[in-house]
Amino acid sequence: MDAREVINRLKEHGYKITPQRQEIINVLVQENRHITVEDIHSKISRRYANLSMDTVYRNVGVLERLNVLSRADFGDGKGRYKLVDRERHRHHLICLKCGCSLEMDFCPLDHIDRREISDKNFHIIRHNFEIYGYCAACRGREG
Amino acid sequence: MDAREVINRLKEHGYKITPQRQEIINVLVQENRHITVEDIHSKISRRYANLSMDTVYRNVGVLERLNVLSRADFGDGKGRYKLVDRERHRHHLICLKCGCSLEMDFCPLDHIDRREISDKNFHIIRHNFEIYGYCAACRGREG
DNA sequence: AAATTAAATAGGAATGATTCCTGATTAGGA
DNA sequence: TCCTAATCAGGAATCATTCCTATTTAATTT
Repeated sequence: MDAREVINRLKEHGYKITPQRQEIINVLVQENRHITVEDIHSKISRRYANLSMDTVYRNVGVLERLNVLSRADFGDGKGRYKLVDRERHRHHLICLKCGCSLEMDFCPLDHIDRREISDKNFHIIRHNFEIYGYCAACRGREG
Repeated sequence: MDAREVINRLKEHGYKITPQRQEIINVLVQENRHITVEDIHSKISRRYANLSMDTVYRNVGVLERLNVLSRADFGDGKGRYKLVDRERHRHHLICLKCGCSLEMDFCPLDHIDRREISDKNFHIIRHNFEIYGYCAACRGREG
């Protein structure tokens, strides 16, 4: 997903396009991996002083609600965000060291026997699937 | 997993069995669903005053490191814990309302095309897969 | 282009989960 | 029973996130 698409999505839903919002989107587009709110804030702060964390949080929240941003939990208490891919939702191989993420074509819901769920009369709202480990570049220096 | 098994695991690893630890384990066994540290603490506090939150956190951490406890994120910033099952690891359907969890037999790693991962030279350490939604009992009162 | 206004912002305070610190207590082995 | 490392309680500290409020601004209307 590129910046233009994200901005269009915001406009469609009546959100204003502020410079801060654009900067945040730019960082997300450029990084294209799961990054923290802190990461976003510090990258922008280098050239754009006076950006409040609240603004980043607020915008990350907006983008998440518009389904252009997906959240992953590394288990350290910080949310990490990455723009979703264009076509369909994707799951990721996420590197515990550098934070890069590799897309998979695989979605478990395409493979699960639906009877597992319908038999239990369960109403699915959402699902998580992430694989964590070390990417090719980070293997070998895991210790 | 029952209380005895958990305690054996602790002993094997040289941990002492304190009354606080036993109470925490009892609650986890009795509830057998994903519950917060706060939940554990308040349940025990009713009959056992002066239990510090830190003690619950510390013990949850110990049990998690021993792989007898699994953590799930509902996305509200609180960790939720549940004893793992005996046989093999399981994934769950987790109710966003009551927190109950239903086991699935399905594990995505059994179905994924391994080439998706080996082609990328990725070293898997762990994975998450949870389905969130509403259980049979909670459907209908979702709003 | 100026006026208007709901939305968005900065900054700082507040919250809430989790961790850290310290001195006191205790489980379990000797 | 004694000893000691492990564990604990309580409270302070930390850290991510949210809330509050006065100010600014994007985008629409005149």
